[in-house]
Amino acid sequence: MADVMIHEFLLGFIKIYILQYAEKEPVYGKEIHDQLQEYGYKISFGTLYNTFHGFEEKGYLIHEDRNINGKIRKYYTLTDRGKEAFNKAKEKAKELFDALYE
Amino acid sequence: MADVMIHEFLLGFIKIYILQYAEKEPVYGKEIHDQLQEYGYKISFGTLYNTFHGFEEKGYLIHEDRNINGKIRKYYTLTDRGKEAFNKAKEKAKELFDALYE
DNA sequence: TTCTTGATATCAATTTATGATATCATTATT
DNA sequence: AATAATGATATCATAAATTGATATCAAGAA
Repeated sequence: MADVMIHEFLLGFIKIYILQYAEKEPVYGKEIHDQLQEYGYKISFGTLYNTFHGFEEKGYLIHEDRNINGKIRKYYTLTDRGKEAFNKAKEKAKELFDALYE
Repeated sequence: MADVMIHEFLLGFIKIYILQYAEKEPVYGKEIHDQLQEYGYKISFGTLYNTFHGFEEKGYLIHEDRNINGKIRKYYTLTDRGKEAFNKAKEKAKELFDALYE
């Protein structure tokens, strides 16, 4: 059941979390995938990379290629525009969250 | 932009909120639709009623018909199974939420 | 009976998610 | 200088979820 719930309830939240991560420090796809998995959240690579691309198209993220041990990684960083979107999402999420715990 | 963000980030959260509402007191579709709209969250009737039906199929909600001013309303109430799902979702959401505000 | 009203249901079209597979860029191996 | 190996990203056909306009419903009023 836990799996189903992620799809149904938590995917949007995971996306906010991606923005937040990218605010703290540059993040790449595989890293966040594995990290989320470790904590019991599943997001497919298809959805994940598509999410990164979508965020970049919307101007929320930009990436730079880094060569790590001879492998290319795309490190994504939050833009100002992304920060704005993130803050709004966070705020709205908090509203709903507070309603949940009031 | 606010609209887009609801779709992208908050829809799952709204679904948790529906469960929570149904725990406090019986809720019907139009009511929660209008209430959410008032607070700036939009969910289409298609998605909303489909969500109610899905939750009922999964055994999270049951409904009873009530005649209010000559109009039928379907009041949905949280079941024990639904309570279980709600608590898990809430817990997972809190984890992610705390990560957002840590 | 027919109209109105508040609400729920439907469904074709669109959008989003999945995950298996392909591809990429670099280093190591032969 | 090919070729294999590796870690990561990209693709894309299929599947699932969302939309919203429209249809339907049930009951009271005209």
